[in-house]
Amino acid sequence: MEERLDVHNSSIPKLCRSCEVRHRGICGALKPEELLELSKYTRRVDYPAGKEISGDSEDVVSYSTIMHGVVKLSKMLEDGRQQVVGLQFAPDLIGRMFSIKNHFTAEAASNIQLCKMPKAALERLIKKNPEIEHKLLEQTLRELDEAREWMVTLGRKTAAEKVACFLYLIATHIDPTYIDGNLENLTFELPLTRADIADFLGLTIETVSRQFTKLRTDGIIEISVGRNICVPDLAKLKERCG
Amino acid sequence: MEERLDVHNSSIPKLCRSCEVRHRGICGALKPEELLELSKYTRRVDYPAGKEISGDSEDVVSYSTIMHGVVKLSKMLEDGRQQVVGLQFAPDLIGRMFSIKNHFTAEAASNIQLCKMPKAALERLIKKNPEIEHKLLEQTLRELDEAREWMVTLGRKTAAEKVACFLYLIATHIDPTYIDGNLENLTFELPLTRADIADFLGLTIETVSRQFTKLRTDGIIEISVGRNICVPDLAKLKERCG
DNA sequence: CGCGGATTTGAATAGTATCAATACAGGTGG
DNA sequence: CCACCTGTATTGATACTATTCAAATCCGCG
Repeated sequence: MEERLDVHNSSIPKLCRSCEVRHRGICGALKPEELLELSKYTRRVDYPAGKEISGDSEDVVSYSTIMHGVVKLSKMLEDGRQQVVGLQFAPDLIGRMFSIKNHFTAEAASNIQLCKMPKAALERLIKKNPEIEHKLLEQTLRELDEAREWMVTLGRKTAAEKVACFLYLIATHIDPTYIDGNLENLTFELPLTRADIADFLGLTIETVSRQFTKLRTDGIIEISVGRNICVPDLAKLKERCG
Repeated sequence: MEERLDVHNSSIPKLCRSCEVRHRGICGALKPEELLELSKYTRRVDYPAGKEISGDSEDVVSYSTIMHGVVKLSKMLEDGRQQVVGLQFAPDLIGRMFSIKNHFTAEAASNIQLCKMPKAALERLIKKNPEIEHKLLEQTLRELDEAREWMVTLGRKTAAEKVACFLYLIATHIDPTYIDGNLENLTFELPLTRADIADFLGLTIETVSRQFTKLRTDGIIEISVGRNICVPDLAKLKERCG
């Protein structure tokens, strides 16, 4: 299998050959010649934590595949109240397909790298290869499931449960030491500030902080310097999710 | 335009010819022969308010286009807490595409009629005509936008704002007298019980009831017998949405 | 070392939930 | 036709959770 792929490597663009997410993201649906075509227009871009990628109501000018790091989608009310409506991880595609304007603000939550392509380049490719649209539909359906799952957390869970849910989400999404059923001694760095976490959970930073403290004194998590978290027993954390 | 369509009507299945939502739902993407093919397997089904259409974690066996009425998607926690994660109106397609199992419970909120088709029938058609998948992607993206928009309401709005948002949502989605910019004297019947509304807003029925009373005494809405609501000035209601 | 942003902790308050009682509407049967 | 019953909605009194406001602590960094 690996070898067969290697046979064709000469036709895979140089930039893509080293791409870690190529087979999992939308590029996995591309034929070598399509990948070559698309790669003419793509470029890797780094964003430091906190930098805005695209603003609410701004025109959609490009799409990006997340190479690594966490992207935060949010929406702000006129009076400044803010809600994070989604977190995205590699290899998700960001940018609202088929819409002139964005409906949310996208921002780098951690330091990230994107593989950015012009809006027109991807849309042209989609018209030619419906397989891409299928991949996009599957990602969108998954995001919709996740959004609805999160609505349960926002609408019906207590502050303690919300914070546990959040930690569980992060633990199972970004940690390199987490593989499927591994439940012990997960360690990771939180990709979000307390303010971001509060905006994701519909709480205040004070409440989030208090719940972190409670989880620590209860022995569910260990907090070392900064945002480093250790979860000795993931099952115990899960129990707290309500 | 109308006449040109009529020319081809002979090839349009009898059941579909009278279908009000045909051009707006997924069927709008079908060629006459595909519509004929699909219509062999579809049937109209009525559900009374409150009846379950499909249960959480049950196998997906069919898809349905909503003909009329409101469908409620919800999820329940082990201890009985419930959250409504979406409302769907004609001509939405319900049923989780490409998944063995449902991730949510679907239930008739009002009396509804569905146009039901077996899972395999639609999936076969999708393989042949990618245009359908495009329609589905557009609906899914729209639902995702709406879900995220609602997350702002759930996470960051007060009880008063939540109830106003809900009424605004219903007023702009089900009322036949509402056309685009029409802002005056909208009347409609609430398709949900107070319990459903509470579960949609992440509140209790008592809080919902109190906020209804407040909106009534403030002159924003009029409540006649049962669930009949009149909104004299939609703009005033919108102001209350935060 | 000292500054500024991020986080934690504390005390008082506000907003919702909870519990309990009452009112209302629609349907049933005498 | 009315009394009754049931499910639904409203109203009231109290409890509790999370917010608000305020202050202290921690951390990285020039």
